[in-house]
Amino acid sequence: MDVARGEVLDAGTLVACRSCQARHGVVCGALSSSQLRELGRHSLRRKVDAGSEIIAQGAESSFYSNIMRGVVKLCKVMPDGRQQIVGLQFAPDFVGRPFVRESTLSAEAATDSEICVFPRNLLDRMISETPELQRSLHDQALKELDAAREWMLTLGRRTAEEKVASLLHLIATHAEPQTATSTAFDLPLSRAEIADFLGLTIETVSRQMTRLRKSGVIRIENFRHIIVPDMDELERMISA
Amino acid sequence: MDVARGEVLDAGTLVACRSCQARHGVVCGALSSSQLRELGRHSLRRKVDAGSEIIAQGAESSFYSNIMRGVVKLCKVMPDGRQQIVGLQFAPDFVGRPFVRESTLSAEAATDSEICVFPRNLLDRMISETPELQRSLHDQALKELDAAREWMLTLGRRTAEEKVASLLHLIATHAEPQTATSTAFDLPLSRAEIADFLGLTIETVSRQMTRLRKSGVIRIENFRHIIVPDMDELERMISA
DNA sequence: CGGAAACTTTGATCTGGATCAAATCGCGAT
DNA sequence: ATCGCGATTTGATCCAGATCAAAGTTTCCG
Repeated sequence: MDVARGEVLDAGTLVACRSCQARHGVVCGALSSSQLRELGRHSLRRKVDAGSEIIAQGAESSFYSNIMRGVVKLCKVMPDGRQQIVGLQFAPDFVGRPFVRESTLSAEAATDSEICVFPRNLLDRMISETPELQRSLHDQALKELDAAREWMLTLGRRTAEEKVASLLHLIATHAEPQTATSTAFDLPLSRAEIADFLGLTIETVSRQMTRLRKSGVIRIENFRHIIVPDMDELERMISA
Repeated sequence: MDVARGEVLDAGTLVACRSCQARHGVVCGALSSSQLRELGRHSLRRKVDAGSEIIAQGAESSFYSNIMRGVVKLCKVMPDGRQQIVGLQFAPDFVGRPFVRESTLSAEAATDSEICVFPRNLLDRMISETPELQRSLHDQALKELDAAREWMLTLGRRTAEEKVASLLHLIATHAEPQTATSTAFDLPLSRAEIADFLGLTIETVSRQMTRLRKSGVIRIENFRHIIVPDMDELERMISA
């Protein structure tokens, strides 16, 4: 990965970490203050534009990262170009695959994002020295596993309409500037990306979105901005 | 879970563990000999017939298990009965969801199996006391996560024929009594279970199996027994 | 053995979502 | 503003896989 040196903030001290989105996240929340200081000294904050790759499928990466801001999609692509998004990660998640050098998937910023990059070697050492960190990363892995299996049910057994409703529900519950009953949010994914997450085509996604709009389950403003007047209604559509 | 006391073997000593399939598995391979002895004292070997449940979806379980023999399927079922298999586990895998009491999926023996059951409390304590064990379970979780994501690609983007070929490849590479070139194995799943793993119907699975048979990629004896004359050929069908 | 239930295959038809093909929208650049 | 291009929607048609239906197979039990 190419790290933009010019974008280093004052990471040499705790100052940069103190106000950090990921300070109490999976990685940094499990470190002692001296470890945090050491990790901070070797970290680089980096801006990542929507669409640019953080880790390439099949490549070896010597970096891990924390997501500070934005949404990162995890993709698998087949030699013939077919493609499947296999996970979304939100701040302050950790991105990387401990214990294995080569990535079997790519990680790409879905929205303009900011990540905090640090060397694999350093974190690997900290993991082996810090049971609390191991435990914390184990816990994130298990949560991702639960999410992946839930999505397998969606991919294998839900209809197109249920799939789209499931996606909206997923985003709504993770990107959540919500009031008591109604919820509004910006989709971090284009229609094409939604299709790749749901195992559908763009056209089917679009049709199901308008179906949901016409039946009053959602309101759509500007393609990306969605309002869910009644979350229970949306949940009923998923029949989970 | 209801543990059949009558089927306890001589688990009070290392004797029972010494010849155990799972002795060097994820859990027991990471324990000190005194821990192994303690776990052994509180373990019960249990036979589980094909089709019977080990953990129920939505239930709290106070047990974990190791698979000694057989294949266990992890299922999710929807209120209306639609069902998806989200993972297969083979001996000597560990079965259970650390850190969370209630299971979001069911675990069921796919074949006649034997498992080694031990109390959640005890293992949870050992996990927190034994970084090596934490690491080992973390590692299994990450492998399951990789497998789940690989399967998401299969569910979302592969054709019915590719799906069936993927399943055969999965079984072949895990159940492996294989010679240099050709591989033979018994399917641990019925056609209905294969359908639930692949997000297809029984009929489509059956048709694709006969297609693969007619094209010479596989030979089928007795429904359950499959021979793959040329594994590379099978891999080519998956286009992965 | 025989007979029935369960599982699997095969056939006929239907349909949800894919594919092909235009519009239409929105947004950045001129 | 207006142009132009990519993203999205909408429409028409097609087809892979579902559904409906029936005929083998296998197993298991009396």
